[in-house]
Amino acid sequence: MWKDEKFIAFDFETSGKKPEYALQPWRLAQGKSWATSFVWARKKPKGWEVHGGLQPTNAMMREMLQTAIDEDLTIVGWFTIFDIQWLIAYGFYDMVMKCKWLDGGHLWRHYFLEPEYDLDRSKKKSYRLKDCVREYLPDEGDYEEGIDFHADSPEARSALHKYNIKDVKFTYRLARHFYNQLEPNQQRAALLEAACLPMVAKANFDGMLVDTLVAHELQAVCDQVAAMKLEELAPYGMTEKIVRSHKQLSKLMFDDWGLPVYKTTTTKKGEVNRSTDKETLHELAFIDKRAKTIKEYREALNNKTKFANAPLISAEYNGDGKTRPSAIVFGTYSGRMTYSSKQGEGKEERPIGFALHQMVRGPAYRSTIIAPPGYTLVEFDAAGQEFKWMAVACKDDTMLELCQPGEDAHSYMGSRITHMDYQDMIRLVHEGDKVAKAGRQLGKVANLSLQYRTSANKLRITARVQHNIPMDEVQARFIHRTYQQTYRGVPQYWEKQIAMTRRLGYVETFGGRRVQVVGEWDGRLGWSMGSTAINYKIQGTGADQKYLALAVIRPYLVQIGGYFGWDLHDGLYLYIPDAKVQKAVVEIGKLLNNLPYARAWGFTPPIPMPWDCKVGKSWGGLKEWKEH
DNA sequence: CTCCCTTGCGCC
DNA sequence: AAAGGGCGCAAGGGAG
Repeated sequence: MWKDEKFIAFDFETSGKKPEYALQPWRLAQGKSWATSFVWARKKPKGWEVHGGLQPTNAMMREMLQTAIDEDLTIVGWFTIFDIQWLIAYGFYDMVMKCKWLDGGHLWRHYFLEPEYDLDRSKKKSYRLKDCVREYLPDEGDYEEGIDFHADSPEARSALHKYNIKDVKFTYRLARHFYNQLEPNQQRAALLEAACLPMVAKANFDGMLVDTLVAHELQAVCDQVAAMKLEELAPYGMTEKIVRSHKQLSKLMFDDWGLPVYKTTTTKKGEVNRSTDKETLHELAFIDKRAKTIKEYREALNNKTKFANAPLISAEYNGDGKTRPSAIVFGTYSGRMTYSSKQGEGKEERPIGFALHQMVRGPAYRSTIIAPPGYTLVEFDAAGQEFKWMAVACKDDTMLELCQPGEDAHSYMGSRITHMDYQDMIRLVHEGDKVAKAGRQLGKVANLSLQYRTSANKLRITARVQHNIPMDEVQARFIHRTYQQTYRGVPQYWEKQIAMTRRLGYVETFGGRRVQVVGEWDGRLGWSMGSTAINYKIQGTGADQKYLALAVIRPYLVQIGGYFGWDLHDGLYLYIPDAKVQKAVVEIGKLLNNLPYARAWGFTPPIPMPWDCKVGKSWGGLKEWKEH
């Protein structure tokens, strides 16, 4: 239970030379943004004790942090990462890392969480403090009405400060409410997750360094590829405008060129569109080579915008050569982080980062992101994460065995598909045998694609389009069947998981994180609900595992002066001081390979959960780290 | 002109 | 009858 003597709440109000700078704490150093009001408060038996003030001073902030450290208090905010960034901007990083933090908005999500199945309900639920007050404290009304965050008059400032105090009190009350509503294991999951808040705040604050030379070269390469592809297609009437528009492109391909329609989609309004997607172009390429060129042309244009232009534009906009994809903890209902490349909406949109979690694989694109001087980029990747958690969840003997050291699950699956001996395949793959390698590749695609309820047809499309493996319906059905016969526990898990979720009304991860799944199981959304029941346990546990990892390595990172850089679902990226890399890689590896699952979750996985490590100076230049 | 919808696509 | 899931972003096109 929540003890009032162990928690305080806080909040900043901010402004800047432009209104949007109020949301950009890194501009404090440029003199372009600043805090206008700061409040922290605690609840005493007799009533509120409120601290802080207008034009906040460092002394006010230090007082809060020192109090929290001395009295071992947890500091609560609402989307706290933003406010922690201001403390870091004012020079309090060291103290920030000594404190415990909690987030009211996240607690609300932990309490309330339900997935978004219904495509008609396109508006996502907003978890802003204002929305929460409206929902849970309706008597308070629209307390933000008439507040001007940027006005200078004494009246406006005084109103702002009063508003700031209200924000803090609401944050405190609502956080306490939701915390107390959570089951003990949910509380534990929420607290573990919260350990990452100051690390993520620091990452958002610092941003990522862009190698502008490499990024400019990448732009040139994209331009070159696009020009080459256009040159091939221009004689047939192609233009950049056409390839960027599926409507115009379908007209060109199907009406003018007379290519056969491969598949269609129907919009809500009942309009029929002839698809021009990647699958269509891949299949049409077998009868007309121009289809492949179109695919490559479109790719070059899209990738340039998102991954060559965006880092450069944001680094320029931010004013310090750093791009700032903005990490959102608990951004997905499964608990994974998401990243946003922009701040604001509509015409208020500011280009602060790029779509980090969509960044093209491979060095050409990823080399644009580099470690700051004096630091090395280190990646830890939870090896085979989803396969392993599925093995744990479904308890299939074969899968569990394949998770033991020295085994190779993809070769095993490949050997089943190609009727080869497992050990022979491992040996031949090791010797570089082409046939064996192709077999293993098939096994890998099967292992990765069929863990959830993918159809044989979907497997065929994935194999053909994503992996360029020729596969027909017969073969796809055979592999589909072979998978389910190899891992009999998997389809059994699907059924069991759905039955349990129907009974309980929620799904739980191994870490204690929950999502509600209620609705008409036999209705229109029944299939989606079943998929949530199946997938959430696996993906959500992956998220739990990563938050646990961050919580565990946090003290060590502080000790050696390293930082959390960013997250990519099953991968953690860290900045480590050059001189400490050799030792740190070993030490962090030890911590990660021995995470205290039992103590943290009350559950011990029956198989090892190893992490792979890569090291380098740029994201694109990471190399496997090997002990010597 | 802005806003919203649709299609398409990248990552895990 | 058939159906992996989770995201965020670019871009065109239509509505207002």
